[in-house]
Amino acid sequence: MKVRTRFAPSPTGFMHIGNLRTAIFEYLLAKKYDGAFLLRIEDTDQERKVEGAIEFIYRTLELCGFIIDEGPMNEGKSGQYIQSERKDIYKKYALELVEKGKAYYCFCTEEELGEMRKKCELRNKPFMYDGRCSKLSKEKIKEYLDSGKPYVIRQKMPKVGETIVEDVIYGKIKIDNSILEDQILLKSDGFPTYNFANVVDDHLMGITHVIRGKEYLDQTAKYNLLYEDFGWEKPTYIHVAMVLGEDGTKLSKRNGDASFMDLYNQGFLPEAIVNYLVLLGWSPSINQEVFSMDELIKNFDETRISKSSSQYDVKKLEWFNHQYIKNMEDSKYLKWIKQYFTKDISNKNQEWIDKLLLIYKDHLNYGLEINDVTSNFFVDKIEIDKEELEFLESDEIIPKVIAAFKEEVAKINDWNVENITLAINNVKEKTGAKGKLLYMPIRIKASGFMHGPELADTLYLIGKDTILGRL
RNA sequence: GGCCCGUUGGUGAAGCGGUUGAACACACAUGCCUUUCACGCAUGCAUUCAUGGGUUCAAAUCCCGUACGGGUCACCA
Repeated sequence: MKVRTRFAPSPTGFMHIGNLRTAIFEYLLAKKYDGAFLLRIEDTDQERKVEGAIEFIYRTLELCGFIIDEGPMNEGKSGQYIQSERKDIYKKYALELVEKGKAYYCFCTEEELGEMRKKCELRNKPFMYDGRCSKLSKEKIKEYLDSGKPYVIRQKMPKVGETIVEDVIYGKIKIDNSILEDQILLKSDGFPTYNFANVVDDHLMGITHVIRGKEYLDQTAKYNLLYEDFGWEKPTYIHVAMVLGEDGTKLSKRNGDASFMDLYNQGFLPEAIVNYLVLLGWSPSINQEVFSMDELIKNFDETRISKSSSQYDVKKLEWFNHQYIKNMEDSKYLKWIKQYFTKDISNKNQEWIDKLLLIYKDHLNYGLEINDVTSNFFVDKIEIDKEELEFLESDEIIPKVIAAFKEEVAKINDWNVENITLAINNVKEKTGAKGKLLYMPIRIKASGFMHGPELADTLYLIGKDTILGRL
């Protein structure tokens, strides 16, 4: 049977890196077996829907280099891929279960349920629906239905025994049936619950492997029961542990934890993000870290996904990004970095800009960094910070170096890198300063920074007049 | 609270009972290179695998208990 996986986000307009990582696993698994990767939008909660979220999801997946074989914008044989458009389907299947005696109408109102909950709380017992509506007579049900009383459809759970969940990562898990509530399948607004829609759609869409967060592990018992009630074949389950934020706690929008778009907007390359994320909670059998998409597909092995959660670490992401930036073609790099370059360049020529951007290519961790790192190329006055000042005052030869350099620069007629190098050499001859004492004063006074690319290149781009002014 | 899952360094992790003196990578530190910093390169960084017991000639690796962490118990997904 052909492998089919699916990414099934709800359209909230936000995708944190944990979600993305699940999508990556799903994609790689499908492609590794030459199968199909589908996108399904789970918007059964009408209140949480966000406008434009579907386009956003498409854009994200496309940026990451995923090919969506079937989805809302390229529908395949499974019909619609947005759950709100499949409303009738769920009802049909829910009714089928009622017919089979595996589910029942429940007419209990929110208030009644609230009552029951309260009673349980008073006795310090966890609330669980007692299934009273399953005992309703046929006549009563008909009467309620005819009168238009709102209802939900609940799944009838076994009260005894246990249900086994089989998972690729966690093995066999036993769940005691007595803790399973008669869960709602169809809500009173006619929409299915997540759990129900998920099972129906996964079956109808021929999903063979379900990869999802570990938080669904316990719930899988309910899923299995549903599959059994329908007489459908269960998919292979692969539950993956969570991705934690940098502080070791759960990722959340609130904490400003990284979403894919945040990272992208900061100038992290999608390839680098994907590469980094795939190694969070998964490791290849070979000793390699930087992978192209094709290599990932080839090497992906779902059995090597780890059981424990892992912590997000920007530093390592930055390292990956740095690798990818360094390896870019110059022309591609220039095009890319200009998206993040926000300095006022109206009075600079294109060649100068390109040179400037290029000397920083091997130094960047992410795109937006280009602005900080080149800031002193765009100001008249540079600020010398404490550390730099301390250095400048650390040796009496330093003022002499600066003075000598000023003289040398003034003498240069043809402003180019060779002559600048020569000037530096002359300063060395004159003052006897060398190494750090020679270079650092010049770098600090001229560029305002202690670090940076090749000094002569940097000076060349700063320009003769500006340097003279700063000295 | 019941149930389920997890625990190798600051981080990602390899390891699947003996050839592991616990790979590799990030971070960090030091050194080399470049007459500077950075880039790059090299070296160092867990006497120990949460903890206590057990099985075994041999355990990070198997078993049990304890601690800690997380998840889950909705007309949310």
